[in-house]
Amino acid sequence: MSLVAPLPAAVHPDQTVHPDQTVNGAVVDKVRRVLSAFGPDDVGVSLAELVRRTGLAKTTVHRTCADLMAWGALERDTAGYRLGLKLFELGQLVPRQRILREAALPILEQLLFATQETVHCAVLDGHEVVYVERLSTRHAGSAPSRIAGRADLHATATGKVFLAWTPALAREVLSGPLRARVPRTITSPLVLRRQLERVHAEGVATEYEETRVGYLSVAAPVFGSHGILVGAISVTAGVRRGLTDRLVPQVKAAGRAVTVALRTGDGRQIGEAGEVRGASLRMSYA
Amino acid sequence: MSLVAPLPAAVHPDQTVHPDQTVNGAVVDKVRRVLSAFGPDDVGVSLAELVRRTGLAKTTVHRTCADLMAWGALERDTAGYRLGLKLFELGQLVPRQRILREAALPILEQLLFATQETVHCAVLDGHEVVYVERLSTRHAGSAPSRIAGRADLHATATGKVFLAWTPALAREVLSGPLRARVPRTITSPLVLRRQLERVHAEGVATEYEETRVGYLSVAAPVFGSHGILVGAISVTAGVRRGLTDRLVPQVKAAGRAVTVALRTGDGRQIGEAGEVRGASLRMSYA
DNA sequence: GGACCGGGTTCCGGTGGACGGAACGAAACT
DNA sequence: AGTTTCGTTCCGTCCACCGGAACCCGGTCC
Repeated sequence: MSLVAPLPAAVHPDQTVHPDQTVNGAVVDKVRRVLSAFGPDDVGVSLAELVRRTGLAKTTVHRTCADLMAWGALERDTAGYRLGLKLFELGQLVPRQRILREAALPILEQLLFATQETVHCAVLDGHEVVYVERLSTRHAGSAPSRIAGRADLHATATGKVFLAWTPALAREVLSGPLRARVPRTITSPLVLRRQLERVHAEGVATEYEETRVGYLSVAAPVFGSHGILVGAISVTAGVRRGLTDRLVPQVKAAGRAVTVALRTGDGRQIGEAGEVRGASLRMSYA
Repeated sequence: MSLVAPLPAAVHPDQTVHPDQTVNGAVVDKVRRVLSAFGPDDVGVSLAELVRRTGLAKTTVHRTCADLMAWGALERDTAGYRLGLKLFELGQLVPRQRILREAALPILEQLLFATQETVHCAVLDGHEVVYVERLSTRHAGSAPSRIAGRADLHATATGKVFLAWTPALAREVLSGPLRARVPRTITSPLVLRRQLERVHAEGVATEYEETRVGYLSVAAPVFGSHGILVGAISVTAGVRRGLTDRLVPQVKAAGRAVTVALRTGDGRQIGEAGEVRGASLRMSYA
């Protein structure tokens, strides 16, 4: 049986239905469909709208929503249904994001302060990166990514990190089609493969207008207690001369700092390279 | 009929048992039980352990977990089951937390920088506050609260805010028992009621060693676009002479700033009172 | 006014799938 | 070797999910 997700499943459609084939238990599949019907900008969704989005019978949606409300996974007011706080609480318990986030946050804040650009940390899920945290100054502007958003592996600096340190994954992705999001996105498996070798050798990945026109980013790996890759951190900024070269050492150092913080169970991490020190965050820069 | 848990059995080794009610759909209830069986520190839970915590039949848990894994709500490795990234993604979409958090974050960062103490923002759920965000300097230390943690209304400054602006809620809580978490927690309905009137009049709530010995906090309300209370922000710090008086104006101003930010659809908010300005966060303090 | 429409809710009979006891394979102790 | 614990599969019973139909309520159009 394939444990690989069948398909991203087209979330938050405006009109489309999920013709997804369900290998699930019938009932949890209905729960999944209902919850997945909510998009990032929905604040109140009517029952009828949910019926449309899920493709389920009206009665079924009605009953399922009632059950979910009794649990707190769904809430309701005059505007319609919305996702409930219980889901937020559950989401905060998810180990993959929690562990990385807790260890990375102080260092990300320093990185933000030092670079004044948008910083991320992300984990791998399937064939995509999922952004776990995102900090930015107000004027850094035009967010390329939501906080729990997803992005392609081959078109982001963060994604290249995962590819470079996970040969099996790289094999899979390289054998598939590399969709071009923007003109400069790398679509050649050969070019990408060579670049991944460099990334692995140099300990840092870069991307120049390959994700979004006018922006570049630099990413570094974060390793867990057993030396396995658990995530990546990155800085994204508008393109400027020599900016990548300036960012590379900072991001590399920050990545190492997070790795150390993970080992020492969060808490006080001493910047091994010196550029980024983990004492009292921005105090040292004042 | 009575399949509603003959006996929930013991849950959570260290934590309390689910005080669960619910005449849910049978299956949704099982999903709920399984997911709720994970605690804040669990990283890998075995099937047998889940059986123990949920009180469900082994086969049922096995099947339910398989369904949840196919969805991504659960993951698994050699260590056992853990909550999956899909739940994190869902949780980030929850409107109540997302809207407040996005508007409050920049102001919370300024508040953190200005006070160098732990700052929170929180929303109301049932008869408890739920912390939506928490920022702190490293040395502020000893976190009194997790990021999605819950706390009593009558024993926290944040909670007093919700009570002071929600008469119906105050009536309910005041008519019930006021559990004393620490010696100074207010347990007298009369004392609390008078205090809530002052809170409402002054636009700010305080708490002095009523939540945790050695700590005080100050909280201010945040109002949504229709003038309804949507959340609160607060600062928590170790007790010091005159600290409360210093914090009060800052927290009040920050609360107003978040309210304004909510109205103007996040983005650029101009501190109406002047103390807290929302330009480029810490730049102005450098 | 009446007809119509689109949302939300309740009712109820048929049936598909959830349920869980039992048995099996595989490790980890003793 | 025996014993315990964990994970998995199988299968007959039966019940709770399913969804069509009908109903209620507010709008809107003619």
